[in-house]
Amino acid sequence: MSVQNGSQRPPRMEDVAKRAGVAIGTVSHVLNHPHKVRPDTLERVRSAIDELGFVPDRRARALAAGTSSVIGFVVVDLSNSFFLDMARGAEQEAQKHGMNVLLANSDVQAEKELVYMHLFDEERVAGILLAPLPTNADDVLSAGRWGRDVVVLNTVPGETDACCVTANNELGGYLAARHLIDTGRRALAFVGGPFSLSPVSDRFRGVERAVAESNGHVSLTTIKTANVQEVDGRKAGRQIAALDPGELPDGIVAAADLVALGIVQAFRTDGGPRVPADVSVIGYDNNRAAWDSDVPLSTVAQPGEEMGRAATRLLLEEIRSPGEHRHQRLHLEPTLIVRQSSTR
Amino acid sequence: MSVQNGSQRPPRMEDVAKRAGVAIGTVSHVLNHPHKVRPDTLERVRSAIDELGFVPDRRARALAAGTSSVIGFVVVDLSNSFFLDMARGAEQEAQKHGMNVLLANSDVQAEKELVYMHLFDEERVAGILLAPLPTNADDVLSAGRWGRDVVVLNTVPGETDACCVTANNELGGYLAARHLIDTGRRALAFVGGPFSLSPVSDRFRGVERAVAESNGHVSLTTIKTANVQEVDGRKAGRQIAALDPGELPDGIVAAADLVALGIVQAFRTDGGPRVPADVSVIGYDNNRAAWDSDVPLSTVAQPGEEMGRAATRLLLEEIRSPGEHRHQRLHLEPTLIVRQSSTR
DNA sequence: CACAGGTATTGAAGCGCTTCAAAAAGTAGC
DNA sequence: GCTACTTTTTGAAGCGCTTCAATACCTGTG
Repeated sequence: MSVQNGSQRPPRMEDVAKRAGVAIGTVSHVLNHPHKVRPDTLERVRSAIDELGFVPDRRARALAAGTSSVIGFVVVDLSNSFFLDMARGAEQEAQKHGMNVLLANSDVQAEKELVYMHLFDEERVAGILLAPLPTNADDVLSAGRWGRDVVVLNTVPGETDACCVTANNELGGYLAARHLIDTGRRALAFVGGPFSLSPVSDRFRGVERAVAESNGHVSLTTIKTANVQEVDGRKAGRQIAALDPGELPDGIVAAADLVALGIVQAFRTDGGPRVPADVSVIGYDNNRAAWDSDVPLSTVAQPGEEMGRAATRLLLEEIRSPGEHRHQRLHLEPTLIVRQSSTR
Repeated sequence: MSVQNGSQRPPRMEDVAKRAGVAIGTVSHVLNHPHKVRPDTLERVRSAIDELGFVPDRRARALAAGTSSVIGFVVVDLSNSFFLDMARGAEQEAQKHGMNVLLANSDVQAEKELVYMHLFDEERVAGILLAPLPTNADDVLSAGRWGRDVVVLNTVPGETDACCVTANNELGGYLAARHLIDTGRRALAFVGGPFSLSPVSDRFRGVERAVAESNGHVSLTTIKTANVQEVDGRKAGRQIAALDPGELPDGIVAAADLVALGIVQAFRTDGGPRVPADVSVIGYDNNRAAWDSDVPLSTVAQPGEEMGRAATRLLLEEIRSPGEHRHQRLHLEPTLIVRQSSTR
């Protein structure tokens, strides 16, 4: 069991074969097609493996067999739980198929993204999942043509042909606004920014659509923020609290939970409208901080795990039938989660 | 540049050699010891590599050379930024030495921890960094004796002999309390829990030590919470706010930033003491949410990146000089960060 | 111009495994 | 006991690279 290693080097298949009194090919069969080996031989080889503490060398296996069982996942920002959810989903799906997922954190650096893509390529992983810097997707994909199958998450590659899986932010915005309208709100405000971030502008478009559907019965104002952190929300909250009573919105869609949290906090501190009595507030992301905040926050949950699973399914399909595989663009739907902040 | 792949298979060194009109060994030299190759040959081979889009196979290289340039990092919980910091640090240090770090998220599951340790072992990575389930460290390390060098982070392995790098939580608690005392606070309260978590109880011990040093001039009360989330903090905050004015603490050490945030919020909402005028509050972790919260929170920053770097240094040293390496136990120091919540 | 002492290049052996055609061992039927 | 199969086992070839001893190619000298 334990590797005593009387000799220096770790045991190889040859050692196992010798000890079990079989040929090297038989040991290989025990590892890969145990059902083709006679039970007593199987037993003998397995004991030998245990006794020697033999650990097969994956590099050699992969090299000889021309296959790999690891999937590489290059993640733009692991500190964002959305991406970590994707990783979880990917792993679940991979595991079902006997594969493993290894993560590389590119940490929002284009350069590291390239380094890791190259690393996985050289490692001849079975396939690569890539959640890229949005600005960078095509560069990464085209640079070198990698040779490995790649599925892109959270970004639609422009020119390059590849499967991709994205979240429908427009729909998320729509769902959020729709929910407020359905519960009787008529003066909506959207808070978020910068609009150059496509998730933000997509969510805004969804809100617009919901408002447009109301045929003029619902108004919409926009409050742009520099970013989507709590501090931005607080600032916007103070701004809103300072409005003339007649101009106060009665429903606020924030581009992110942190922003919503900031708004609620500002209202409370600076004597703004009460949540949810005077105004409903809904965020986006289903941030952990949102579900046990003081006033539990309604929100739109991103389909992170789902995206990871879907991407992995696509990747495996592509790997397995390179011939007939047609690239797909999946657009997954977020989920509305209603909590106290929008329940009057 | 791009892989046209007239033939099916990706180009190998042999193809490059043929195209450049050199022997296969020369191509290898170009990759590994370019200075030993005549400039014109170098140039010729490099063009051939580019033209064919040759990407060397790391598995084969590693197998032949008997070395690897990847370090595996098995992380117990990537959603905790402390561990992500370690990963960042590890990567920085690894990069300096031409190595790469691949992450595996065990997601607080003992089983997955084992799976990934085994995976890295079979992959014959150069070494393994392990931030384990605290309860599980020895099992993982002993099961199989892995054969690879392992450095443990954030946990001290019991029986098993290995390097480890931990954070000094006791000191962190001491620094926090000391800071409050130094700024004139005399009635301290520690808020946190559960005490079965060694980081919590260690921090508490540090607070006790600082108080003890004051020779009775400082009092300490303890408010136990179920967990270290914001909601726990809010609950504790309300509890404190409800105390008789004479019993109010004037300095609060929270076991985590989220707890501190909850306390501050509760005070504000429920008309508790003002922060920092009436009471100083200090948290722990240097959580992002803490540094741009409404009242910027003083805190104790964990040496996450530092731990990752140190662990990687130890690992590389162990890999490089297996003979003379002596296992070490590093205990790194946290840093006090003073912001508004403790500045009166 | 031949020769010693570099410097470059060569290619066969081997890293630890999988595969696959061929050989050996079983099994059944008569 | 022999034939005709079927199931197991065998081991050489090869996966794509690094290495290293051997060879070829350069200088610069005497």
